[in-house]
Amino acid sequence: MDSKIISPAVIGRLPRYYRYLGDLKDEGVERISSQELSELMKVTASQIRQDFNNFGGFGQQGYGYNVEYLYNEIGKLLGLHENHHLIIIGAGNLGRALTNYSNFENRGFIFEGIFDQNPALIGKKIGELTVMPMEEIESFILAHSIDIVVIAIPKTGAVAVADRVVNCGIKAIWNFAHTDLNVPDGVVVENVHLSDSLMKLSYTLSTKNNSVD
Amino acid sequence: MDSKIISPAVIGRLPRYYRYLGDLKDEGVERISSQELSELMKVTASQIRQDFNNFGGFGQQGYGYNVEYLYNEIGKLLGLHENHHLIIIGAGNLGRALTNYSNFENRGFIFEGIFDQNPALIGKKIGELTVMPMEEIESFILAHSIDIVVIAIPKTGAVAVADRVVNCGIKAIWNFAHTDLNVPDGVVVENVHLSDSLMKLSYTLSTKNNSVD
DNA sequence: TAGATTGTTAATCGATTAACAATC
DNA sequence: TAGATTGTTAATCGATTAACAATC
Repeated sequence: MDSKIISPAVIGRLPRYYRYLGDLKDEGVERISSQELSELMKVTASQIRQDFNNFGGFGQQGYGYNVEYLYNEIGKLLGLHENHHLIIIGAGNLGRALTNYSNFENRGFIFEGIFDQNPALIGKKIGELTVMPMEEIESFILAHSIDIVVIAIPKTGAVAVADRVVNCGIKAIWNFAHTDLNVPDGVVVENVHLSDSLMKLSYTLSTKNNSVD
Repeated sequence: MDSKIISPAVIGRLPRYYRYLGDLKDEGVERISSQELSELMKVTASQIRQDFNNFGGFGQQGYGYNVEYLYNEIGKLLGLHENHHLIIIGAGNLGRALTNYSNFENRGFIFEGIFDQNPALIGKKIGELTVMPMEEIESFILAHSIDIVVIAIPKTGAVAVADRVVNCGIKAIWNFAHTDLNVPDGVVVENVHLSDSLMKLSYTLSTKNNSVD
């Protein structure tokens, strides 16, 4: 019974605001105007004010925005004021890289477990975690109040695993498998398709080569 | 002397089209209509036809689109008909994961070298590659006709490294460092900000929890 | 109070969808 | 030829920018 719906475009910009405000805070900057922030971030001041106003008045006329307050408010919007408990499916290179990326933990994203299909990996330590067999996913999710599942396995198994965790009540999936997951309404999937990203880069590179003189 | 400018929204959708068409091709499907494809991909048929028409007539009235032809044409647009030569800066977990992600190589993205600052890593094998010292980046780029640089180091060093490779004539950077790179016009940066992606997921999860009853 | 800067409305721009004539 | 489906124009929708009144 909250919240009008915020456009995905606005939500997509929040993490970047959060990053810039964090840096400003660390530099000891106390207040900033939309004008100053717009020069720093290379977006329009108008967009900044519109974006923040979706959430209702973070600023003050004649003064601007208090950096620390704004930083904290955006953090709350992003759900960073509470801890999230994650598991990673897939202990391959990517799963391992994510596990060891401790930076997430500072923001309240805690990796609680990692799972793999490969018997040779079961029991192996990855950072603080021990690789568990896929059969234990369901019981682990329930026992540890997991709220986000990271899928870091090849696309062949991804859809089936997604179905399994959704059946356990999982409402958020961070998907690195190169396939679309078909989940029911109310479940959010955030895709990280690395090869799509690389292809976009390649597109622009090729086009540039062909069009410049 | 090519090409009107294609909107980023359209370019962003090309890799997904490419993926679906590749799957259809592998299944032996010969032709598809915008209507059928729209059901499969859950977008409007209108959008599909508009998108393809940016590049001028891939289809045929009364017939639809030839899957293999369309697949190849989009591949060409994405620059996948020619090989790209990449180096990775940073032999940490992420750099290692990317090196071993051989899937890219199938699409013509060839990792030619990997570099790190840490003396303990220099000389170590990562997949087929041997970690080299950062001092050798420039000479390696020139000697091996590198056209894409992957930045997989913490943000502290990222901006400086980007400047170095841009000075070597690099025109495309795939940036995993959690910072904005400030590059001159004509250089493309494709950012993969993993924590931004995770925060977006967290935003939606939190909002859902607060708004459902 | 005067100056600064937000919050918010109005204008513009771009992207998506709908409709249909062209054509295979 | 008739039916199907694209290519393309027009209509709608949404997002961004500009402008300015409200207010600290």
